[in-house]
Amino acid sequence: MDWVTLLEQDAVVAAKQMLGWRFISRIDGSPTGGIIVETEAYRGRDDPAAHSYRGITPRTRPMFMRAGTVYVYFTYGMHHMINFTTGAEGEAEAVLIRALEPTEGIECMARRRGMDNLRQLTSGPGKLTRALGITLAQTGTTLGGELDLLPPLAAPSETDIVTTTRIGISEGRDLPWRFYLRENQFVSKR
DNA sequence: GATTGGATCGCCT
DNA sequence: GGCGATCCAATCG
Repeated sequence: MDWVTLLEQDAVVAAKQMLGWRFISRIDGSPTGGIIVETEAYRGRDDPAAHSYRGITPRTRPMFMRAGTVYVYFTYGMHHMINFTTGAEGEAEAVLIRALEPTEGIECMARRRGMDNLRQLTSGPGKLTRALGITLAQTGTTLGGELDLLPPLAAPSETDIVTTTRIGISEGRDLPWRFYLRENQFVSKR
């Protein structure tokens, strides 16, 4: 399966199936990245927690573009968050990448993070964007270039996947749209 | 034009 | 477990 097929699905389906895929950045030359171990789905019209819920704005425009578009936003005055648009164009759904298991360019990521504890390198949405060099410069771009998504080397089994509620939101807090790999040391929070 | 609060993290206690 | 950092974008007047 390629990322187009993965991401043209509903955000909830894509978020779950994205576990095990590898996310690679080539920003500033040397590749950095790892295995996706935690995701959250954000839908458009029926999800009050989604940035696209209240319609199109200059910030949220990438969410309304075709599947595989990168949506980056800045929050808490210091953190970048990265999402990939899913579903049909205009549905404005996306998957937030919340944690990676580091595999590629670990030294480079440690340098960007200013620390070398492997477990803390990319175990959170703000941490991983910093480790991979992602900023608002990447919002609106398409996968397959500087940022890329590669199929799993070994797909996780159904029993390895934990389904739970999303973190840090108020409206829509009961929806079971967060997914992570059971027992994985790089998940942001159990 | 000003205000307000956010899909967080790391350090301090 | 609590809080400060730090700034953008949405909302309101």
